[in-house]
Amino acid sequence: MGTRERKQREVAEREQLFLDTARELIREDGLLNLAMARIARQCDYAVGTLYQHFASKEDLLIALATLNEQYRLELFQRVEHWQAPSRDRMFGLPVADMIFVRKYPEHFRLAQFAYTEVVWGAASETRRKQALAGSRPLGELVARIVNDAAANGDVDLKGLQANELALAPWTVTLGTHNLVHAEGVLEQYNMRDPYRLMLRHVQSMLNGLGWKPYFDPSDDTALDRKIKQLCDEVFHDLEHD
Amino acid sequence: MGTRERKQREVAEREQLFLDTARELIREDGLLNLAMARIARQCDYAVGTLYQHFASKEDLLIALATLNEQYRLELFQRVEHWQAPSRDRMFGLPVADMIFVRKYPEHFRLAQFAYTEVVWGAASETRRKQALAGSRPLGELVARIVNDAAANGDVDLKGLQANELALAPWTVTLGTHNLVHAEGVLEQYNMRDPYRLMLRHVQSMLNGLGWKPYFDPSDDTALDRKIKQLCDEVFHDLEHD
DNA sequence: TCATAAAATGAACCTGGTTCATAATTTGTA
DNA sequence: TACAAATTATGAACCAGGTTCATTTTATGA
Repeated sequence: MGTRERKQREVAEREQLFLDTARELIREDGLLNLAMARIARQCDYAVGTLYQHFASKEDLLIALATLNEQYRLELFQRVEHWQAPSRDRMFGLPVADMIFVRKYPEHFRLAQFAYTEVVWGAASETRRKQALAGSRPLGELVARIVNDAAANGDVDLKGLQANELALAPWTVTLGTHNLVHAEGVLEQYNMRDPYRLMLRHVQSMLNGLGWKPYFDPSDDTALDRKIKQLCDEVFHDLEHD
Repeated sequence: MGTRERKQREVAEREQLFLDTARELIREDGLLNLAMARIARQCDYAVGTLYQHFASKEDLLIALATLNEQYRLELFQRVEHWQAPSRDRMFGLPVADMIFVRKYPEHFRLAQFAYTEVVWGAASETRRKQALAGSRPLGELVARIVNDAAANGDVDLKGLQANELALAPWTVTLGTHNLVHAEGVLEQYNMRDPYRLMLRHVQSMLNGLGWKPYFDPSDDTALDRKIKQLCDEVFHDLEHD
């Protein structure tokens, strides 16, 4: 019976519309000014309809964070399937993240906020399950790259689990996003191009972890080449600046 | 004339009381549930009085973030004045941060939120100036340690500014705080003791930056010794767990 | 002791999250 | 196609919390 399926698809599409609109409104007016009524109006629906999709504002925020992560996962998957040395694939992840935040600049702030006990707790059980289920593949993907490298002899885990080792470059990336999106903080220290700096520091991090082959982080042209290669071979269809 | 001074001191003390109470309420009920009326009631003052100190809720949040940073600076200053090799002083900063978040677990979340355009913009001009002025010494302090190391031959800046190099361990620390305070995220990857992992990764990072002397991050007892030394010699009066 | 200024107060106003009785629409059946 | 039942959409109404400001209280100084 196609009617039911069509119905379901319409509902799913509307949910996507609501979330896309919410994301847009957050970008424009900030998380604090996000108003359920405005999301609904913007989409030409009544508030009540919005509440048929999301149990509360918090529920919507978790849903949005989960949806964003979905897109991030897609970028990571491209990197995983890229035919390249383990170190280059590992380096590809922060590059993917860089492209990701360009598209969803509010994501990490939102995520951090959404996983607060209060927000997390106010979301529906279903929504929370969905959020956790959505984030699992991402961790597994990264672990696969690390384990692959370990099997190859490119890196020595030295007693760490794959995820524990992966945490190192992951924190560099996450920390950078945080600082970049904190109005006025990096400006104060007059730093130029924090994202380029991030990629350089990730390379230093991988060196520090003993991930082979060694890469000279101060070699600007080599770094440019690596980035360009990723853009050409993995992210060719996504616009950069 | 002592009356005026006493008056000023009383006002300052009350402001501190309001901020301490706000911090406490945020810890208990989350940022989302922070209510101006509740802060006032808790302190046995009327809302109007609270608004004599803070132009708005956002203004209060910026003030709180600034106050917290003040305490962080104090911990950093202890590390700076510690008589130890540059690498140990650099390593002392993440350790200080670890102690800092134990006392103010909501700080980094708050800070990230407070520096959002919308919140930042809603604070009073005075408050913003105060916030920026308060954060400058922190950056300068870190830069002094890096430059000192460079002068000593402990590290080669390789074309970076001191702050740009310091960004590397700083992002590791910040990123870790983010993940630790994101409900359920690290649990999902069953990681134990993320802060210990953070310190290990900071050591790897410093190795990757070529900061001498080399430290073996997988040497657990050596890491323990370093941490213990800091706790004994720098943070002796602060309780740890 | 009293007039004036400064500070504190909290009821009242307004915005935005949430609910739910009502209206509109869809579905299934004759 | 017509109609009843079920499902879905609607937005006015309710409530919570940020903010204001007329009024009250307290402090100051002659």
